[in-house]
Amino acid sequence: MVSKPNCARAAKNILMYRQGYVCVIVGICSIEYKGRAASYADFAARMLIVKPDGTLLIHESSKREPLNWQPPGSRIDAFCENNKLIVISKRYSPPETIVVEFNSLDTLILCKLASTYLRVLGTEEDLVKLIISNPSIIESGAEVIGKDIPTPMGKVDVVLRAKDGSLIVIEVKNERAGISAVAQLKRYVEHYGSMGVKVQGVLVAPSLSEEAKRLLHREGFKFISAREFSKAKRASLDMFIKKF
Amino acid sequence: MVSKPNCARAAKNILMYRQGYVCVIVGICSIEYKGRAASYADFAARMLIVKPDGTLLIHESSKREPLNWQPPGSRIDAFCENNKLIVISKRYSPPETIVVEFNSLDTLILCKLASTYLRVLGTEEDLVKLIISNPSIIESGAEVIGKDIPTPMGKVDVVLRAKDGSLIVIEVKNERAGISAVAQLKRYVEHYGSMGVKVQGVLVAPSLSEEAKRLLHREGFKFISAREFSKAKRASLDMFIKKF
DNA sequence: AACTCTATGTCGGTA
DNA sequence: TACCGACGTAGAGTT
Repeated sequence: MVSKPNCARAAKNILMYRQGYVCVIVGICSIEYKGRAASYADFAARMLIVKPDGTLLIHESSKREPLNWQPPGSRIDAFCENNKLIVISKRYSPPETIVVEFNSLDTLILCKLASTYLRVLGTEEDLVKLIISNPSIIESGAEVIGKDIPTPMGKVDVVLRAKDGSLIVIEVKNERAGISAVAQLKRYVEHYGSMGVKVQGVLVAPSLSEEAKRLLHREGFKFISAREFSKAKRASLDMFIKKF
Repeated sequence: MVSKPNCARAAKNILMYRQGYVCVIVGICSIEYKGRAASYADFAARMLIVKPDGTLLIHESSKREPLNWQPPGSRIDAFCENNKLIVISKRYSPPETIVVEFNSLDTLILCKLASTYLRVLGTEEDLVKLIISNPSIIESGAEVIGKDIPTPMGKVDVVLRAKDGSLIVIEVKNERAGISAVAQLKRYVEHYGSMGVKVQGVLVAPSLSEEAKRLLHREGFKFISAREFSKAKRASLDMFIKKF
């Protein structure tokens, strides 16, 4: 939705942030900020953005960073005074205030935007694929034997063979791993161990609970942070290159 | 300037960033990013901002941070393909690419914004403390006489004694100084001058109105930019003094 | 809530 | 260009 710049309407539209709307205003404004630091910016053409979560951004014509801002959770008020639009954003802990005064309005947008803030970087399946496609991440020179290999205790996520012939049994989690994950890994390792093979246990997860860490250490298993993989993913991702 | 969403026009308007325009597009888009990391965001309502310096921002309805972005200096291309708007931003060192594909356009803004990126840090009290703790910033070898010194005209923010025995009267503002600030300084200077002492006037402020600048010059006072001044914490010194 | 660590950090400085 | 430090860092995860 786009509308003509009108002080009263602008104020009303800004307050619509409470109903889930994003409001954008382009106009000439001054900005006063006090809080962790303090600043004043004289009247000039700028763009103000108000988001439903209380975020306030003021952008100029350069830089990635806003000239001034207020983080999510701030409380915003907007009203007309002498036919000027005043926008005030307050935040507590730490106490911070921004006062924006528009003496001229140019453009006004009111819209609803997505709120995914979703970053697709790696499901458990992605991690498994990544290990399969490049087992050297786990151990240099290792070869893939297979994934989702059934055993009496359940399916082993990945099994590799190390250069020295020993097996590497890998349990993959895409959430913080607890002792159950380590116990599961332990069962797999013991299963293969009982067949008279030398076996290493590796747990891949974003993080590890304290108990899991202790158990892992006691069993002599290895932990690899899933974060390391998303880094490696950069190198192996070549899916979307387009012409310029 | 606001216009109806039209694929060809949108592409053309985005490219206006090379002529100093900021372009904002609200619509439904997908985003592919590959560079230092990698991500894909499925089609959803978002806001894209392109700045004259090559900055590209994609915002959703929450968070201060953009969902995806490209820093200043990136090269942006925009065109229509199958009636869909494609925006591509490339950057070298490090190599990074963003591909945004709009399958629906909602709003389009083209505007010119200020490029001050002025940041004034420090409260007035901070500035005073800074001067007190290191008066040499104002003049090499100067000594502190006191702060908030009462006079018949009001309290003088800081008074120093220069090496040659003359007084240095300092007026500190943490906002753009107008003639009133200079006039106040003038009164203080005249007050001490009437006591038969040699007096210098110094104004510390983030900026100065044109009239204030002229008056300051006429009176032979010094102006120190508060912005430059805050840098003095680690750098030195007299170079920051500007005389008009 | 406080603390720690990461980030496509960004940005400004200097060598 | 690369390295170094500061930032109103923001934001996520852990204690």
